Amino acid sequence: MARAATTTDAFNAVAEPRRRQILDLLAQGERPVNDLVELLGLAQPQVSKHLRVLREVELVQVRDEGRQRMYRLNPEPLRSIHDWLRKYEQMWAARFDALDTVLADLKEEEDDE
Amino acid sequence: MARAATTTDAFNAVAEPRRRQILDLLAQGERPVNDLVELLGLAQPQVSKHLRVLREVELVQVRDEGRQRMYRLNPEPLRSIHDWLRKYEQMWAARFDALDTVLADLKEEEDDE
DNA sequence: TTGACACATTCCTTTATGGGTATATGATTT
DNA sequence: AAATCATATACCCATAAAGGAATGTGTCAA
Repeated sequence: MARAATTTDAFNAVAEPRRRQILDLLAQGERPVNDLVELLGLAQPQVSKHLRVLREVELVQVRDEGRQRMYRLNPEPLRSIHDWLRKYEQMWAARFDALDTVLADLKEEEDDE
Repeated sequence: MARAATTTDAFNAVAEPRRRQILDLLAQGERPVNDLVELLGLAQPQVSKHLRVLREVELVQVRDEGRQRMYRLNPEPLRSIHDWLRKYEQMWAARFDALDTVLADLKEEEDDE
């Protein structure tokens, strides 16, 4: 089997730095493709392809405006990532010694049995 | 060029659901490989390979204990993901998006007529 | 209608993935 | 020393990525 498609979910879509950049730009407001092309310094087809991925996982939405296509951010799918991360938030704030202590305690409990 | 290596950063490493599962399991405490093999229902080589990726991006650390290798979580690299997400946290809570979406939809309907 | 513009899609190439299977390495027990 | 256990690595396969280049599609202007 190969790696999961980039369009599988937000996790995969966002693993590509260029696509993160695009989202960052769209976070400031709606933009047509050519704007993104210039701002990213990428070729237009690559931008369109990245946008396709982002569309498929619904991280962006499009709206036709004349011959332009206005892309806007839809942050909702990012929530799934955030939700997964939530259980780790505490941990990196805690000192490692603290983690060690916790783990040591767990081990002692096991050994007592 | 091909897709970025899974070992490039936490974003790429964590895009694979199996690796997320492994981290979730290790969040509960240190574990030897065979534990993970059983819990995941995967073949041992695949687990070892996933662990290799996680090691390379420093999401896990290893410790030798007899003939076992105890893996433990190191949540630190997840922080970069969380940091990137932070600027979006506000957004999916806000109602503006919903309103904007509605307005955009209305506009498209108009255009269709 | 023709041409220019904005964007999307297709084809090509290189590279890496993840699972399967077999085998290597290293520590422990007998 | 040999057998065994725990884990890592190597090899094969099918798949798909991302960038480059070329071309297709739809819209507006002259």
